[in-house]
Amino acid sequence: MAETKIKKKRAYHHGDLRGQLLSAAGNLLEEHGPDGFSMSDACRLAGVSTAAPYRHFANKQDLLLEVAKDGLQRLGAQMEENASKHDRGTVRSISAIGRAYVDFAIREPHTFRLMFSTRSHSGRIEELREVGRASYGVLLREVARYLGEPDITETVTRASFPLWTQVHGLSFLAIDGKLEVTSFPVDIDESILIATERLLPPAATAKA
Amino acid sequence: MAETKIKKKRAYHHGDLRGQLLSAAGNLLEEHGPDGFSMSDACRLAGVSTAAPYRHFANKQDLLLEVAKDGLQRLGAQMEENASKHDRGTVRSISAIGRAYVDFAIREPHTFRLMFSTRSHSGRIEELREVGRASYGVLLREVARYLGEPDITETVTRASFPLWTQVHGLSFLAIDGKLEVTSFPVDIDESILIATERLLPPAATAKA
DNA sequence: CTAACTATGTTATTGTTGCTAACATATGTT
DNA sequence: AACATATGTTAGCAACAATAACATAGTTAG
Repeated sequence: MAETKIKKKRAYHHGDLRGQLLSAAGNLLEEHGPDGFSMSDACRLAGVSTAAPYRHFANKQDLLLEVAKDGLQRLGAQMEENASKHDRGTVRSISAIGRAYVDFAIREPHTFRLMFSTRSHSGRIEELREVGRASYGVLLREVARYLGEPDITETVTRASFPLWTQVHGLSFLAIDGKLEVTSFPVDIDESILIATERLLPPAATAKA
Repeated sequence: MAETKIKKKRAYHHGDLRGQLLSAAGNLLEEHGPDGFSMSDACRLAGVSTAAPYRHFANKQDLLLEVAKDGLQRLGAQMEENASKHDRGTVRSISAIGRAYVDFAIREPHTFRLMFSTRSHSGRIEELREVGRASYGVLLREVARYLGEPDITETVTRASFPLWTQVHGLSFLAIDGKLEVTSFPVDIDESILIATERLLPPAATAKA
C-alpha cells in the first residue's frame, strides 16, 4: 500500500530522469552501438514517454555529448588513479596512464569512440574539448615530472604528444579487433612500456 | 530527338546504378558524415527511386561495406606508390607509407573511420579484413626489406605493429582536430619520421 | 492556505528513413 | 516470338527524432 502510494507519487514526476536517461543511454550505446542506439529505447528503458527526454536534452546529439563528457571525465580520473600507484614521474607511472587509456577503450569502446569523434556534437564541442584537455593534463603533468620541467612547457607537450598518439592508436586497433590479426599475441602492457621508453626523450633526472 | 530517344532508352534501366550509388555514397558520406548519410539522399543524387538500391545491395550496411572496401584498396595502392618514391626498405620509404596512411585519413576521414570500424558490417566483415590484410602487407613487406628478412617473419610483424599503431593514432588525432590543441604546431612528416626511427629496431643492413 | 508560476511529464502528430511487396519494363536466351 | 532474368517503379509499413498542445506535480508569493 505504502509502496503503491510512493509509486503513485513518483508516477508522473520521475525523480531523476536526466540521470537515468544518461545511464540508460550509456548502457544502450555500449550494448547496441551508436547506430543501434535510439532515444526511444532509452525512454523505454527509463520507463518514460518518448517526449520526456526533450525536457532535459535538446536532442539526441546533446544527450550523447553528455555521455561523452562523462566518459572523458572518468577516463581522466582513472588515469590519475593508475599513475598514483607508481613512483611519480617515471616511465612506469606514465605507462600506467597509457594502460588506463587503453583499458577504457576496451571496456567502453563505443563511448570511447564518441569521446573523440568530432561528429555530431555540433555547437557544444568546446565543452567536450575542455573536459578532454583536463584529462590530457594528467599525462602532461606526469611527463613534466619525468622531464624535471617545472611547468607544462613546450618541451613537455612535444614529448607527450607521441605517447598520446601511440596509446590512442593502440586503443583503436584494440577495439577494432586488430590485435588478433597480427600473427603474434600483442601484450598491451609490454607494447605501452616499450613504446613509452622509446618515444620519451631521456629524462633530466634519470629515475627509471 | 536522338538524345531524347537515348534518354528514354536509359530512362528505366540505368546503366551503372551500382557504381553511381557507390560513388554517391562515398561523396555523401564525406560531406555529411555517417549520421547525415542516408540511402534516400544517395538515391536522390543518383536520380533513382528509393527502392532501387536494394537490387544491388542487401542494405545500407552492405553498401557502406563496399565503400569501406574500396577505401582500403585505394589506401593500399597509395601506400605502395608512396613507398616506391624512395629507396626501398629504408626509414624513408617506411615513413612514406605512414604518410600515405595519415593523408588518406585527412582526405577522407569518414571513409577512413568506416574502414576500421568493426560495427555494422555484420556478416561480411571477413571481406573487409581480407582487403585490410592486403594493404597492411605493403608495410610488412617494406619492413621486411628494411630488416633484411627474407619473408614476413614474426620479427617483421613485431617490428611493424608499433609503426602501424603510431600512424593509426596520428590519423585519428588528426581527423578529430587534436593536432591544433597541442600548443605547438605538429608537423606530420616530422612526427612520422621520428616515431619510425625510434620505434623501429636497428636494421641488419644499416642503410639509413 | 491558496493562487500563480515553473518544471517536468503525457498524448498526438509530423516528416524522414530503411526496407519490403507488388508490379512494370528492359535485356538476353532459346 | 516466348520466356526468364535483371533491374527499375510506386505504394506502404514500422521505427525513429522531434514538436505541439495539454496535464500534473512541486515551488513560491500573497
